[in-house]
Amino acid sequence: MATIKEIAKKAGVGVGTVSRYLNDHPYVSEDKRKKIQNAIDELDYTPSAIATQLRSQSTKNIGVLVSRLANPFFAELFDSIERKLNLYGYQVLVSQTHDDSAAEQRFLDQLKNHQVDGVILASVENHELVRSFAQTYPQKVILLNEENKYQDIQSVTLNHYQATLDALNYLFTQGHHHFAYITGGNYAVKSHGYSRTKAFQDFSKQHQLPINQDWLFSQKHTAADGQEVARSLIKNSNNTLPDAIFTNSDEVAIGLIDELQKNNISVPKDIAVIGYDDQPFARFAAVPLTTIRQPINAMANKAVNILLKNLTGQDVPEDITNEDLKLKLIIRKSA
Amino acid sequence: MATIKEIAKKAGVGVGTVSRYLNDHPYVSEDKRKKIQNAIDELDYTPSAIATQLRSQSTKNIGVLVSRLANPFFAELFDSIERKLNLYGYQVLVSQTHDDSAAEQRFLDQLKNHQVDGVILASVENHELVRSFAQTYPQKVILLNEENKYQDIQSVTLNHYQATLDALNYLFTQGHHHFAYITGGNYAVKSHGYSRTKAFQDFSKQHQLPINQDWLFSQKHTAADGQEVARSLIKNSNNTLPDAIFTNSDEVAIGLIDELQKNNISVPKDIAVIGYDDQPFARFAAVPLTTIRQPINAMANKAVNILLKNLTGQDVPEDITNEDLKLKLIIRKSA
DNA sequence: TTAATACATGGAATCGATTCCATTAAACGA
DNA sequence: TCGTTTAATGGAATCGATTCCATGTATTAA
Repeated sequence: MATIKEIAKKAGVGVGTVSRYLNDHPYVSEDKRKKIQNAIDELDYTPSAIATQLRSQSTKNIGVLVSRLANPFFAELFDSIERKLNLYGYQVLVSQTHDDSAAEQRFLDQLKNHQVDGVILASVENHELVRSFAQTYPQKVILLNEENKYQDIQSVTLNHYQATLDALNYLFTQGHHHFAYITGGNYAVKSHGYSRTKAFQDFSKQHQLPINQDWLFSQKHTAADGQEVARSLIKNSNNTLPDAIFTNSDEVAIGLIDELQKNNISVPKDIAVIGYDDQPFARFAAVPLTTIRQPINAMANKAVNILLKNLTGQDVPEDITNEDLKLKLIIRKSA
Repeated sequence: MATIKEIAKKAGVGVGTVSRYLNDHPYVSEDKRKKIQNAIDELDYTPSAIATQLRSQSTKNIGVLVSRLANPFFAELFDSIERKLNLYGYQVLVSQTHDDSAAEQRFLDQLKNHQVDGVILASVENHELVRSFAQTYPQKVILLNEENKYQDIQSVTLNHYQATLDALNYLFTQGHHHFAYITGGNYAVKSHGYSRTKAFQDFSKQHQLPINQDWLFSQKHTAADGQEVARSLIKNSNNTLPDAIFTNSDEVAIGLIDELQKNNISVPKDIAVIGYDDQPFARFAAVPLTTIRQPINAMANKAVNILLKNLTGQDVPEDITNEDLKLKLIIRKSA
């Protein structure tokens, strides 16, 4: 593989001149430009990105962390982030945690060892760990859709509390008073998705609805998890089932509904189900999902805007308004 | 950020000794080991991956190229690839082409500029381009599920020809003789998915089924594309519709079925539809999809095995058999 | 004519790790 | 006792680009 030295030699110039040519610096004569370009063409030369990164102390790489890319919500989110960052000449490195905080640690270590210039965390396992990184690299860590109780990390946050309240109110006015609640985090501990859980708790208290511990589910992510919830509900029912289920994800909702129907429980007639995300398949499900739509593209752009502004110091056109970041209840058939 | 020099100074040893310690080389006295570890702890030192990569001429990064990560098939494929590569200490960089060969070019350039040690291409746009890279880096380029007419690139290939034939035969024995055919590539040109197309053509010829040009669709990927196909079919129908549709993707099939049903065309009664991939959602669709399952995990592992063997020179346990790589027709309700 | 700019260029120093080479000290064998 | 391994170690050279510094030439101003 050719190096800049070989190009310099072949073109009969110094390495400095080649570098200047490559980086569009002024003061390279027309004569040498041609010679250099010829040498580059002949040797099929491409500068080593690694060497450039070492010298310039910047990689033009951004890390993106999600829990699971097979979740269509995260896949779309990644897509939006990548499109936007590519526009600015950045490359994206995604990693998945699969709920494993060791994977999160490895991911964040990329900040330390300079493999990435910054990170967007769309999923966090160990809040203390993330916080310590955010303190060491305040400009380089952006939280996306994840809350941080100290509020000292730059974040893009949506009003999940209000959206959850809205959905619950919708169910309530439709006459549902017996709720089951599913979260991807941990119901008992303040964790991922806590503001949704808080909304559920506040709502229940406000309307004096008792919370049935058997109808609370934590750490559910996939359609298979949803099916499992349905089975558990049925098994422990003693002839009482909830009349509405609030889920944390369309994937879970879809599995849940499927299993419910298989047991001759009709959705939405017997039980109403609300999804979350409005994933692409939500509308095509056996029972099209009533769900809360997340404004993926706006979220992605906003996070990228903040990060880019931090990194380059330049103003990035602020094209996302608060209005764009609103969550929205989409009413279909499942509730 | 601390460097190896600072560690050496703080520990009162030479940089060579620190490096030897870091890389578990012999001949570092217990005494110095402790001093070095102390210095590392105190300064919170992590070696710069970039510097290591430059010196060692290897990045431990593997690039994976797909057309669109929001396609659940590719998302799962990426997941399998990442899991396996992580096991061996490699990091994965995904990129999406979105059918744009310039993106493919940029992706492949990462081989030239040493950002990745190898690539797995699960999607190719410009075959000539890929071929030229594969010739320059024969050990570093693996094709996954993509055919290469010269057969001179290392690949993991499944028998899509046979699987398509099987599905078509299934439809035929069910009494369907009027086929529409959808591909993600280009029907007219040998391109992505050609062996499926070839199977369709051979099958039609063999059974003397005329091919209706209005029932051939190219470059379809999403559910929206599927809906569009349905509309086009209905619009140009003159009261004749196909009685079976072979699609290239469950996503397309789902959109197609949805739009068909909206127009009071029943699936499978009026028209049978066959999907492809057996994506997670296929079984939960309004009409559960009859589809061809791709053995994602086996495909991913096989590709990684080949690449790792090339790169490390060592034998990687060959855990994937040809049996594992079989495509399988999954019969549900849509056909 | 001379001083001050602007234009061009080569090459050493640098980024931060790894590795090879030279050197020394200790251990061993005879 | 001396020659030979084995164990430890420091530090220069290296990977391949960028940038700063020194130097030289051409152009412009006064």
